Amino acid sequence: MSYTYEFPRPALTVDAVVFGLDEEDLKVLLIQRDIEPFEGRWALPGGFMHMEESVEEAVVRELAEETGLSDVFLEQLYTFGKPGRDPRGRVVSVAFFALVKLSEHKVQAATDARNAAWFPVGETPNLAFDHKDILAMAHERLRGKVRYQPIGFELLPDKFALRELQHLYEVILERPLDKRNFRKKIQKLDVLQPLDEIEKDVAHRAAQLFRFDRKKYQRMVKKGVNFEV
Amino acid sequence: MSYTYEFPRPALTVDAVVFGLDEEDLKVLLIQRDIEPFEGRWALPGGFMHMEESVEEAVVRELAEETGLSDVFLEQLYTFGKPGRDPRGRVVSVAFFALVKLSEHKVQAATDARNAAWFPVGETPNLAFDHKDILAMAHERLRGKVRYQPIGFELLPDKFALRELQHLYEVILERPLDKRNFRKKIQKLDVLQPLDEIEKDVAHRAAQLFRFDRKKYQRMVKKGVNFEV
DNA sequence: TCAAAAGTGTTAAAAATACACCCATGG
DNA sequence: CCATGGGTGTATTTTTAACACTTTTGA
Repeated sequence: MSYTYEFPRPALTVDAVVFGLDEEDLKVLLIQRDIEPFEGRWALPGGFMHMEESVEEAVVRELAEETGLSDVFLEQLYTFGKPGRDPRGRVVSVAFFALVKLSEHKVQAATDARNAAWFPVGETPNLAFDHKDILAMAHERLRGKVRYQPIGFELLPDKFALRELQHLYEVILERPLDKRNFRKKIQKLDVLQPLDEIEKDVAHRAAQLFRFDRKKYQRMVKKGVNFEV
Repeated sequence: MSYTYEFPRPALTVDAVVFGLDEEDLKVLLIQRDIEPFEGRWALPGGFMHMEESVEEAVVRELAEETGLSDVFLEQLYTFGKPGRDPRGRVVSVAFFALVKLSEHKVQAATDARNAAWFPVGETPNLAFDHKDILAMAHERLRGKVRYQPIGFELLPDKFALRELQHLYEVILERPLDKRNFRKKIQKLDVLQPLDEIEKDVAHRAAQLFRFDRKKYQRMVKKGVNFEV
């Protein structure tokens, strides 16, 4: 079967830059290609769009197929469409950036048929296509966005200690933050719900655990308050 | 002649939300469709991508063809790809937002074969396709962006008075600004070059004219200073 | 008893805001 | 001579930044 059109059409793909955070640093999820072009090279997960799905649905499907991930935070990043970016011909790709709670997804990424692995952002191998540019833009966007939208919570477990939250910001913003000032600011935002629970199995005093309170945040946004760290 | 592919492909279009500013308010450039679907309806300028051009080149070409505009500030906005957004079939559109110096382009927009006109944002007619959504997102983006990037200058003539600049911010942010505080802030940013020239033909004291100094701004950005109004 | 992180306030500096009058110009 | 906007400074409040010690806990 084949499909015929009056005018030529580029192929449409989606790609996802999936970020995760662990104790050390910010990681990005890559898959190793098993077919040409760029066979054996590492690349962003992604693939061709189907006709009956939206771009968002396409990237959700590809993520599930290639990496086993589901239920991730997704946001459209940019559409890359320079002629020549794919050796197979004209391919336009809609790129997304995604954030996952690494702690709750550790296993899945490696269980798929394809080789998938987390790499520290900034220590990635040579990437296929223009995926290096896509990654760079996504990283930049994350850095910018985290400062005025609480998307960082998407990278943390549901219950977390303030230390973990501060560490998140330090890793993403690439600078140290003052503990007391950070806590003051976060508390004043009033988007954290303290839980009746403290850390377990830590080799030091156990910290109070918090949960991000989406409802409070939504109300805050409506009132026009703006989040800044 | 026709083109055949193994898998079906959506058509790819580009659309542009072109903003301009005049003495009263913020305007958006629309064209009246002369063919089905939505014949007679107003729509964003745009059209099908060609195979040998990048997405950016496509939107530049379409703008020139449909509205006579050239040399405008362009930035990618979002890619709209929900099935059903175009009655002709599956069409994915890469939307851009554009800023033009209305004062220097007033005539051209109306000279084209198609009917093109500036509408106050917020007083637009019923738009074709999902162009209402695209316009809303572009407007939102403009409001957000103008606060930390000096893209507003793209809407003003090369030489302008501080009153005009303040008016620009007031129109876009939809709130009044204090004259003295505004001037203090702008002057401290040090991106305005005072000219040896004052306004002409105004029915009041003529104001000092300024020019936006791109070089100073670039240097400022590199040093990591951030623009905020 | 040591190591590691939790938790907690104050002070100084900088930035943001509120606010009013005289001046120059053209009609 | 009037209407219109140009141009200018100060005082107050708010926000940000710098900074250190005691407590808790598990190993």
